[in-house]
Amino acid sequence: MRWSELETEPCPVARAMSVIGDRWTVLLLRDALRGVTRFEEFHRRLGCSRAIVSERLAHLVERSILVREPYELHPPRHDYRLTESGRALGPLLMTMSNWAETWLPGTSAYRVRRIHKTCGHAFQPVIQCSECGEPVAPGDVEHVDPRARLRTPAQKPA
Amino acid sequence: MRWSELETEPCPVARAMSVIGDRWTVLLLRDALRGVTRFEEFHRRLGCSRAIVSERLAHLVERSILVREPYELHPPRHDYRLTESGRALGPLLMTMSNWAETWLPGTSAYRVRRIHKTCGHAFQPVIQCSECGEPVAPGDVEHVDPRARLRTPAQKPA
DNA sequence: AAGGTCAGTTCAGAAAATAAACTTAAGTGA
DNA sequence: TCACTTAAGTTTATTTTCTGAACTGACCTT
Repeated sequence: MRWSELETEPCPVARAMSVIGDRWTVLLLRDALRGVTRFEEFHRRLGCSRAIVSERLAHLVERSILVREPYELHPPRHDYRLTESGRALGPLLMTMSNWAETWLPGTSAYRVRRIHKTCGHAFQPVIQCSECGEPVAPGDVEHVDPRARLRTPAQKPA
Repeated sequence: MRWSELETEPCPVARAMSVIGDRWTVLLLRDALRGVTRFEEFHRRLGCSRAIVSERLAHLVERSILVREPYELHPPRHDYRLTESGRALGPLLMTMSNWAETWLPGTSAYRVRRIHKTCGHAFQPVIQCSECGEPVAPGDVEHVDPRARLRTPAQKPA
């Protein structure tokens, strides 16, 4: 199966991966969320080839995560700005960063401090249940796969 | 820059990507979090080559996201179980799924229902501030990069 | 006019991914 | 006993993608 074929999968995780399922894409988004908008700056921060930066930016523009807007006409220059759906990836990146800080060794030296503007404190993102408002621990979740009844081995047709 | 070199980056997002920065790895984790433990089942669900499944499972075992445990001796058979740090990726996958369901077209038909066991309701994950307990909207976060003072253009030394 | 910046494109070689076949060890059924 | 199936991989040949480095072109600074 090809990367591009993931787009047609019904599972939302697979579809998310078709958009952000690439290390360089995620690092681009990380920098975009920290305010980077220019090609050279993305390239400098990522340290990968210019071709990759160019290709991945185009990919994100195509998927409406970024928009490419001119900021200068002579010579033509553009910057890459997050759309609403792009900004909505902020909590995802935060959660990812938080996981790495908690579970991977060697991240303690580099802690991006996140300030919650409305309360003014440095904070950690906590996953909360939309229904009861309590924090959700990893073991507290049960998945009900909509396709499960079609193929769970436990199921025995009469 | 190579993928393996990301591991030595100080940024937690980059380090997280060195572990889970691959579409197949994330899909493996998705299925592991839904209870899959066997090679053949992972392969069947992912639809990618067996070599990839084999390599990615080994990668996750090496990084202590999964453990490989024998469940049968003749012939030797193993299953792959999530460690604590692996289970801790649940909220990340949930957040990713939720983003796709909200922002990508075509995911509405397939909605994995998540039940919060402690309250019994189907729920959406909401990112909450660890300090004030309020939900964090994408625009509510300010990043303070620990390296920022070394290179922010806005900064003017007296 | 030489050098620098910005935003890319092009290219050849290296690395990785792919599908399909093969392996090993056992169990199933006729 | 022979053929088929399950499980968990490995191997192989081909295709695709990535990489670093050079190149382009329009402008700006000194």
